[in-house]
Amino acid sequence: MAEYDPQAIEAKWQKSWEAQGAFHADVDPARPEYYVLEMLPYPSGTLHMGHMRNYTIGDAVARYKRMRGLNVLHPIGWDAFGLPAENAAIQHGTHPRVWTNNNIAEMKRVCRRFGFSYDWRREISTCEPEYYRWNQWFFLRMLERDLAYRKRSRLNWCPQCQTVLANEQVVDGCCWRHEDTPVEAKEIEQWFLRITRYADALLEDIAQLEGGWPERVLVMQRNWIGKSGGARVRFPVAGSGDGAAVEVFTTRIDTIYGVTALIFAPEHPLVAKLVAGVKGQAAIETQLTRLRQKILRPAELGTAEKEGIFIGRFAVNPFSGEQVPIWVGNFVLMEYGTGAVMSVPAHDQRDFEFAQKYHLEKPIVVQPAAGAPLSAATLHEAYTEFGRVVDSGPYSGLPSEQAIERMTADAQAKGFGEARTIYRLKDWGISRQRYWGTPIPVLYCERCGLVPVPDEQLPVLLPLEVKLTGMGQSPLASVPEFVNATCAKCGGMARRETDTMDTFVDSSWYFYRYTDPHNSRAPFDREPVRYWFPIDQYIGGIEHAILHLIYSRFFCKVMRDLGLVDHSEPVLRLFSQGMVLKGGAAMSKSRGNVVGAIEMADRYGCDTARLYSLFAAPPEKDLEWSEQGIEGCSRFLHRFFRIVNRHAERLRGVTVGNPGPADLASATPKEKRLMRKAHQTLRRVTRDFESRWHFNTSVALVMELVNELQAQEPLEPDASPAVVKEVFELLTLMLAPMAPHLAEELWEMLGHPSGLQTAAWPAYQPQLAEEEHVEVVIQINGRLRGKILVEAGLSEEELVERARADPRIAQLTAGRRVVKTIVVLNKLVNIVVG
RNA sequence: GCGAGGAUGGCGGAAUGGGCAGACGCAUCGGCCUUAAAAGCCGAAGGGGUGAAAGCCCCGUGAGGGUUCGACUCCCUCUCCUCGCACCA
Repeated sequence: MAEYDPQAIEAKWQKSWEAQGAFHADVDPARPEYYVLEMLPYPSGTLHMGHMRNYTIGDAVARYKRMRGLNVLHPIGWDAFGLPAENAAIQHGTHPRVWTNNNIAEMKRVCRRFGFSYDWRREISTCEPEYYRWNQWFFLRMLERDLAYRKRSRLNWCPQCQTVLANEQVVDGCCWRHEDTPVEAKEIEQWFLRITRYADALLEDIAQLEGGWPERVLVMQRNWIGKSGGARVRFPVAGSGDGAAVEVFTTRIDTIYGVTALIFAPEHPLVAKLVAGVKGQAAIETQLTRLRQKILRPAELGTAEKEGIFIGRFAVNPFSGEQVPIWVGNFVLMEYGTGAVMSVPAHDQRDFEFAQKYHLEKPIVVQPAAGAPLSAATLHEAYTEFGRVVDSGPYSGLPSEQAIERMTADAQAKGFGEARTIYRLKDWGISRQRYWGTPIPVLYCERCGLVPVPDEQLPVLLPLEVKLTGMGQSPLASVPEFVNATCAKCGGMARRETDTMDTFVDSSWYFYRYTDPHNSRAPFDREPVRYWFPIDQYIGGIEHAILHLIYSRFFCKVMRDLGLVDHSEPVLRLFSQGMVLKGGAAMSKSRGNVVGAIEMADRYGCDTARLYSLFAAPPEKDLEWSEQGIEGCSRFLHRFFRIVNRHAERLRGVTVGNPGPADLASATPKEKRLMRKAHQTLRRVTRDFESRWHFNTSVALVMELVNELQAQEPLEPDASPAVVKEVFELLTLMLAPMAPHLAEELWEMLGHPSGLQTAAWPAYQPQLAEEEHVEVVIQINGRLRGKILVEAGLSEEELVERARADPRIAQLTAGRRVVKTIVVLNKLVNIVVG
């Protein structure tokens, strides 16, 4: 072959790998395993270089680990259920299944074109009954354990579409399809998974992930779980005979003597009861109605005006006995805490502002531990720090921490409060009024009520004949053959649940299925999971930092408690790769800045596209795609091919021994230079793969070595064929994880008939990397003043002597007093003069 | 406001158990090859000063200070950027 022809080479080796089953991995207890996985892709149809970068990183690691002798599991599959398929179906009249399968076919083609080393026997697609039946199975197990339950709850509703929207479809408080139509809250009965039961476990086990996961992901998860410790306190309503009380949650019970109001969320059920019979009831109710329309949506929190109204009732502060007015405020969240708060203007900034607006008092009950005491008259913002409690009856004088402890204990002893921990994390609403998802396997029987579908009736098949309008009720509700069913208990008439599951359920456990993808008796067997799990390296975008990555942690813990797995965390190490940008923005069809994967493979070859993905930036950083940049990588691979090609013929029969220090002693200067440089490169590239994952520097190092080879041309006659071949082989092996097709080709050209699949990552030999001579920098007062080339390993004294002997240094130091001399062996001499 | 990360040539980025700042690549310029171009190959190049040139000197890693013989690297203060969280009681 005369020139590097990526298209031909890539097709040739892909065929060969396929025929060999080169990337098939099976359980083998005798061998150590390595499970590397890229996040389950959604088959949207197009694959651009943003996707390919992700897979290239995973593939480089998979191939490297294989060369290190590990049994590597590297699977792929498709997150095949979901809304885009349904929308495409409505728009184009294609069935979601057809649309999805076409996309999968196309994406497979691209993945194969890039030669990713997947074990295709393990491919899964979540929209197939063989897969989603296990979603249903898990759901039933959760139902048995009260981890799945039904509840009315507020959802996002678009009045134009006449349908419920997922949170992801709400953009700035409006429907994604009707940007001027604010989403309304609508109460709907739906299914939840009780992830909050695992809130503490999810939080505590983050400690296990420390070091293996990016810190920012852990921070996001901690925030999301939002644990907060405090107390619940009941304020009895004044003049109510029935023992009614306003219950609040507070993290600062130490400020309770400073309470000036209790404020309810507008939709709190107690409000109507309390308003009944008060003076001016009609006027208050009118105001309440108005206020309820101003319940703040998440997008408005923080910016919108806070409003409140006094409802004409008082409650009694159980600590001080004082009467406290009861208000309703549009900023109090029904979903958090108890749906009511105690307002302490002096020690909470929000309460402070509320008190300003409505002219409430701001009694100070905590003073700073040091410094000038605060006075209510001059307070211009809330004092929210801990300090010393004052004007608080028997607690006066205590530090906040102690006051919190004692007041909580006393509240408990006297029966009007107790310590409480609450979480921001809410249960996971999984019902979707959509077609293209897993049917929720329950029946509603007139006689028996809610009846789970028995295991032996799984899967509850998603009917393929269905009319999709994108409007109103769940599409499945309009399929009588689906809806009408027989009660599994009494045999009578029953209605099937017509909602489908959130697709995040599918992706919460898929990586277990890869270990046993064709199991028809269970989601997976214990043995393969025990061998392969936990995942050694998971790779994906930061956008899943909380959703997918918290759901799958939750699933893992449920599976552990079901006795299915014996670990608590599914993923040991998480890597979050940067985006690929074009023109400073993420690639998207609508922006028209997509760099197609196939297009790049056709123009340059996939090895070049891969190499550039690894070279242009460290993998965790965003990468700006540059046409000239990828050309540079193309030039490099061509150059490397040519140089090997020039010598391959002659080298084919040459045997490379296992060169050692002895060989170096008898080597020519050119040979020494090449061997040293090659082993120095190997040392650093190995380090990059083992720890830092800075593939950009690995590529740079390989380029440097090729430049060195080129600089040494002609290689003959001063370098023996064995040495040249050794260097070529090292280069080829180092390049193999990054540009695998070219590496295979060169490996073959160098006379290896068995292919790279059986080749091992070369062992770095420190002796071969050692330099005989080193350049030592000479500084005077820390400033560079000269360089000398000396034998490696000179002592401090010798180095100083050589440095002072340098004519220029001698001249510069002549007549000056040497205060001291600092020596870094093999590197530097710094002469400090007075 | 809280939290995490970041700021290095014209550009992407190298170099941190403190020790030659700018590896590698892109773009640029010059040369070789060619009738010419492309490709390829060789070479130059942070900014400024001085010099015919080799060279030499000064400045330089967001800003200011500190520690040190020596700071992109460590410490303090500040500015800006990116991301996440945020009436969370």
